[in-house]
Amino acid sequence: MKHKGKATSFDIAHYAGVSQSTVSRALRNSPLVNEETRRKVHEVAAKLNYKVDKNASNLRTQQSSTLALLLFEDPTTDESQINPFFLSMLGSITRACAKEGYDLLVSFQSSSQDWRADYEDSHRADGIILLGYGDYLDYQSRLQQLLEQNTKFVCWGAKVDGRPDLTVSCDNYGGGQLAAQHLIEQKRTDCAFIGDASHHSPEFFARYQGFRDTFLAQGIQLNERKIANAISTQDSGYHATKSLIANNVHFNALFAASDLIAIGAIRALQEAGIMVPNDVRVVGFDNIPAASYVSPALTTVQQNTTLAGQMLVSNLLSLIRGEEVESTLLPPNLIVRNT
Amino acid sequence: MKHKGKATSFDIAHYAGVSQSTVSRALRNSPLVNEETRRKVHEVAAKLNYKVDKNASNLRTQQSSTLALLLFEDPTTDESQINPFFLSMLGSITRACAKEGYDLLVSFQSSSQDWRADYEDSHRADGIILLGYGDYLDYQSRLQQLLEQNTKFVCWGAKVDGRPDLTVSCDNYGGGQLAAQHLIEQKRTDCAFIGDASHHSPEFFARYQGFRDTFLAQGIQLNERKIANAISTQDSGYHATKSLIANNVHFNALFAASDLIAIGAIRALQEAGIMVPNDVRVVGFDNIPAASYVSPALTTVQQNTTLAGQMLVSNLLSLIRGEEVESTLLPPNLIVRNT
DNA sequence: CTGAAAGCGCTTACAG
DNA sequence: CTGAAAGCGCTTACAG
Repeated sequence: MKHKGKATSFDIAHYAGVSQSTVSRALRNSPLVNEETRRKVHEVAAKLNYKVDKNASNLRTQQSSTLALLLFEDPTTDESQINPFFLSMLGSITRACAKEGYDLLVSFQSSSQDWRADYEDSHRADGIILLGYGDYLDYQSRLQQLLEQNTKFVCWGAKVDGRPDLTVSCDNYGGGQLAAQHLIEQKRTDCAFIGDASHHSPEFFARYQGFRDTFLAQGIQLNERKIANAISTQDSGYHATKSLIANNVHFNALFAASDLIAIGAIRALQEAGIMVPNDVRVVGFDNIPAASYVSPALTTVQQNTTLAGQMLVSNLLSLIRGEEVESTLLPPNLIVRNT
Repeated sequence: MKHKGKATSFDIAHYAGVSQSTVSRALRNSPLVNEETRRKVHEVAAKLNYKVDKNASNLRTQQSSTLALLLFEDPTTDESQINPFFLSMLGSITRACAKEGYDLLVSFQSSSQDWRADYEDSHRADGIILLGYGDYLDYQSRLQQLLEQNTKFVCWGAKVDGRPDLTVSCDNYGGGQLAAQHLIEQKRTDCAFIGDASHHSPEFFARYQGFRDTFLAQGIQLNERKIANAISTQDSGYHATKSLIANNVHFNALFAASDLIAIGAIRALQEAGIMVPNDVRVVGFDNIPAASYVSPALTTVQQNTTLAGQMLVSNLLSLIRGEEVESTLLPPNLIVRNT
C-alpha cells in the first residue's frame, strides 16, 4: 500500500472495495452509509494515513472552516513588542476556535499598510476577528468598507453609538467607574488621567467617561489640566506623566487607560521621587501578566480575556450562520494590589 | 456590475472581453500576456473587488502558501497564561511569514491531546513550525512519525545529538556559559540551578551543561544538592526554591533555566528574607518582557526572538523547496540588570 | 444503502 | 500573445 504523493479518496475507495462517493460519505459519517462499510473505509483511511484534502472540500462546499484574526497595532508601537493584552486574547481566541473545530489564520499589520482583510474574499476564511487599538477614526472607513462588502466580521473594542458593526467589548465605562469608586473609597479624589480621552480611542474614552462621571456624581470635577494624552505603551505613559510633573501638576491618584501606560507612569513618578502608593495611588486597566510582577504590584481593572475570546468566536460563527447577533459587553473586575 | 455571490474569473473575463485563461494569466502577472490586456484585467478585477479563490488555486497548484504553527505547552501549565516567550516568538514568526507572502495557521495544544499535525496531510499548510517546551521524551515519537510521513517541519528547540529533525535554536549551552561567566566575575561561585537538568528538557539541560562546564573549567564543581527540578512556570520556580531553602541548602547565586522560573525563585527568596542581589544573585534565561518590570529587574540571557522567527520561517521554506538545510544555532546575549 | 456524474474555480500544457 | 480544454480532489443531487 505505498503511493507516490498523498493518497486520495479514490485510493481509499480502491482498497476498501467501494466507490469514491461512498468513501466521502463514510468519512463524513453520513447516516446514509452502512455501519460495516463505514468501519472498513475508516480503517483503510487510517492505514494509508489519508486526510481529506481541505482545498478540494472547501472549494466544493464553498466554506473554509477557518477564521482569520487581524491584529492591528498602533504604528508607533515598538515592532518587537506586541501588546501583552492582545497576546492573551490571541491565546483564548485560538482555544475557542479549536473548540468549535475551526482553524485560525493570524495576521499582524500596522494600520498604515494595506489591510489584509481579503481573507473572506479569497475564501481563506469564513469570517474575520479584528483586534487592536489604534486610532479609531483612521480605520473607521475600512470597517465601513468591510460592511459594504458584506464581510462577516466582529471587532474587539468599544461599542460606539451608531457604530454599525458587531462588537464584543469590555464594559469600559463600567471599568472606569470601578476605578473611580476604588479611589473614592481610598479618599483619593485629586486625580490625574493618562490616556487618549477622545473619539480617536473609544475604549480609552469610555474608561475616562466612567471615571469622570463617578466623580461628578460625588460633586467632584476632574481638572482638565490633569489629563495627559498617551497611547498604550510604557514609554508613552512615562512621557505623559513626566510632562505632567514638569508642568507642576499635582495629584494624589492616577488612573491610567492601560496597564502599560500605568507601568510607565509609575516609573516616571518614582524617578521624580513621588512614592506609589503613598503619595499617588495608581490604577491601571487590562490586568496583563506584568501587572502582578511590577513593584509595587499594580492595582488594575481586569478584562476577562478567556470569555472575550469565546464570545468573539461564537458571535462571529453566529453571524456566519446568518443568525441575529447582538454586540456583547463583558463585565470588568477590579483587582486590588499594592498601588 | 452587481453579482450574486462573489465574482469569479469568468465574470472578470466577461467584462474585460477576454478569455478566462487570460484573466488568470494577467492576474498572476504572467509575462505571456500583453501589457494593455493585463492592465484592463486588473482594472476590472479591482472594480468588481475580485479576489482569486485560494481553495481553487491551491487545489490546482497543489500548495497552500500557508505555514502552520503548532504551539504545544506543558500540560501542567495554567491554561490561561501562555508562556510569554512563545508569544513573542509568535509575533516574529507571523511577521516573517507575512514578509514571505505566507499565511500562518496557529494552533495551541497540550501535549496530551491528539496532535493537530495533519495540516500538511490535509493540504492546509505546506509545512509546520513546532514550538514548545514540554517533556522531550514524550513527543520524540511524534517527531519520528512526522519524519516518517515525510512532513516538512522545523522545530524550535535544542539540537540533540542524533536528533534527525531540522531545528532552529538558541545556543543554550553558550547561554549557560554566559550566565556562569557573569557570576564568576561577580565572585559568586556557590551556585544553585533551578530547572530540569535532564534529557526530558534538552534546552534546559544544555543551559545547565554550559553553566556547569564553565565552573568546572575554573575548578569549581556544582553541588548536586543545589539543583532543583522545575518546569518553566513561576509557581514551579517558586516551589523548587522554597524546597531548597527548606532543606537548608545555602548558595550565593542562582541560575534559573527560564525567566519565569527566576521570577518565582526571587519571590521565594524574598519571602525567606534572602536579599536579591545582595545575598543571592539571580540570572534568568529568555528575557521576556516581564524581566524588565520585576523588581529588582532581572539579569538574564536573551534569546533573539526576531531572528529566531525569521530563521524558523526561512529554513522551513527552504526545506519545502527541497533545498539542503542545516540546523541553525542562534547566539544568545547577556542582559545585565539588577539581580 | 450505493454508484456514476456533475461541478466548485482555478492553472497550465497544448494548439494556434 | 490568446483561447479551449483538461484536471486538481472533493461533495452531493440524482438515479437506482
